Amino acid sequence: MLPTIGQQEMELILFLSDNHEPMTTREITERFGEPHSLARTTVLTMLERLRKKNLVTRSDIQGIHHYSSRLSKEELLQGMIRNFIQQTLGGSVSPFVTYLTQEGNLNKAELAEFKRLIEDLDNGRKDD
Amino acid sequence: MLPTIGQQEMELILFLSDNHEPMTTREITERFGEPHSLARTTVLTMLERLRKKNLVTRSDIQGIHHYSSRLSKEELLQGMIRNFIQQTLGGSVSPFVTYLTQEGNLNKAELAEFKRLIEDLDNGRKDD
DNA sequence: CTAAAATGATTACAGAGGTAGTCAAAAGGA
DNA sequence: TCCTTTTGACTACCTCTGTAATCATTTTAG
Repeated sequence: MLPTIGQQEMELILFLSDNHEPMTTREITERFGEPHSLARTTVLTMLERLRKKNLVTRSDIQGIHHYSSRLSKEELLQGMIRNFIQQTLGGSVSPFVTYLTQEGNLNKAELAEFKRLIEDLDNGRKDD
Repeated sequence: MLPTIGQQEMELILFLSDNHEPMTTREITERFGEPHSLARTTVLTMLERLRKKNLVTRSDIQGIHHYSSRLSKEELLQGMIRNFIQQTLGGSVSPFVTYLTQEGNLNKAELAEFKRLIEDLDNGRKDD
């Protein structure tokens, strides 16, 4: 299970994980902090908190900190979805299915994507 | 958009919404508070916070408060899913599809449910 | 080398949420 | 009617998150 993190922390680590390479505080401040109107020290604080939660690692290169996410964006998203389903939906994906059936929640492309994936799943599935 | 609520508040309002009828503080304390090892006043505090957020209403019947959820459980779940998709997945359901394709995240029954629903959706759909 | 800029650690503070104690008012019983 | 229970309002306190200022240290440009 992922540790609990706030909305802003989440956005930060998703940003980080989406930019692979370890980034310096400066880069993170410029590319994430400024667009979000966050002071440099705010970004620093968040990075340190994420580090305490073991979601972010830091390395010193020539005395400069470089931060990177321990998990890939995919892994993070999957973990968050898993948490959400557990905590909010009580472990069942059914409410989600219902959500998708509501008019307007799925566009044509997404519906097609779903169909394709369901079929693939169905075929590739081992009996269980 | 639903207001933000905490985990415990969420469980409480889902419990409430699942029990339709307006409930007295006493009932809520006995049927929700005690099983969750929460003091009576804790339940009260949560109810008042939910009321401030306009998620719960209160009526006085013979001087006794009766609380009920403004939204049905279905509406609540749908709203939470909508929030989650917006806030965490950036509005796209794709990561969710990916999640479902991961081995072990869907059992046979759920897969079947999905297939059925996707088909229904596909047929009943108006062109857009 | 010295002043300015960059970097980082520490501390702070407010709001939300989890949890509950205290106190007062109301209702019930003896 | 007087004491006990019930009910409810209010206050409190801690942690987490969002946000940032302050201060120290290091680096860099003149």
